[in-house]
Amino acid sequence: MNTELVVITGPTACGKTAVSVEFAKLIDGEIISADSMQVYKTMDIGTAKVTKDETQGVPHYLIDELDPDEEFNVAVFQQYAKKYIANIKSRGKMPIIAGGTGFYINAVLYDNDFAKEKDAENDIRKELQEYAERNGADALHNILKSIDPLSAEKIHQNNVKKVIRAIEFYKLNDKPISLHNAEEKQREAAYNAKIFVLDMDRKRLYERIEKRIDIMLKDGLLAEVEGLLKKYSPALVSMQGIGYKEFVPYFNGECSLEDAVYTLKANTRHFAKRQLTWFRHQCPQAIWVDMDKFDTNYAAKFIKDNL
RNA sequence: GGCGACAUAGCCAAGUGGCUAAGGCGUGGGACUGCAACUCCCUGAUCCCCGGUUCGAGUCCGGGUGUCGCCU
Repeated sequence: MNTELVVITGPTACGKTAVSVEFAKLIDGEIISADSMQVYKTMDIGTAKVTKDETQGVPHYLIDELDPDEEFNVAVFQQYAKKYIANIKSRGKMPIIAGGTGFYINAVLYDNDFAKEKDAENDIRKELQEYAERNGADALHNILKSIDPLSAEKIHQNNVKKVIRAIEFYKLNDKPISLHNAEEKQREAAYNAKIFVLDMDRKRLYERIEKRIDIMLKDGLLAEVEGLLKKYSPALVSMQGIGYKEFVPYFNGECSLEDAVYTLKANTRHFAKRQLTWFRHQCPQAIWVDMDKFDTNYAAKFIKDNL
């Protein structure tokens, strides 16, 4: 057993937090959160962030590290995560990545290259966005077709955001993103890692999701969102998080609270489903943990036994 | 018991005689390499049942069943 990094992931509300803490205690590990929203301070209830009590003294990183108006993305995550992994290892402890953002997890597992792009916080995106609005998604897609036919074939024309990214990449790097992606896919694993995906019966997972949201509401989710909206623009990436964006129309008097909660539950269910799709196809080496059969303690032991 | 309305996919719902029955939601599947809790794609019915009119019926007529409303 020469595992040097353990990943514990799975759909939202499947019990990742509890299992990862339990597992960390078992092997003297420290946890790096792979969650695009829990990094933000003051966004606690809606992100189902680990509470101080729940950490049981296990160190957690990438939680509460940024303000809601700071930018966080794969590249930033990767940088931080690599740093923390090295640090934890240097102290003889086991680094554990726990969280549900599969895209981020793979970025550190394969050490994908994001550095080439300078932060040319250019106007390219804005320009292309406007171009699409004015001339239609298909016109934008045609631009991509002319510079990178492979990507054009792969990215649906309605997926304006991804089409823009592909064009932007080409302009910034003078190289088609399809080529870049193909190269990145060839990468060897950067760590000797074991990845565990927690899963459970779909119906049960959905019940847990809805129940958890009801509890969030009792715990004061509304007040949390209202407070954040007073300080921050709803356009921020952080405010696009599930559990926050759904209440914007409610506070604007555009929908009832009941409607907002209904949408929130639906969005969370969809999110969980998307996560599962990702893990199924993007993490072929994953070991799946059936949480219908295991409780928290047993799951932690199971993970330990499978290192 | 009487009168009236309605009966289209899991739910909501267009359609009023004629191409292989809109759409929305949910569900399920999928994509994904600097916004990823993002963004996007795919996914279903012979129209309550029986009979009739018609070249042709979800769409008209009759009967049955069911639901809702009103009345006694």
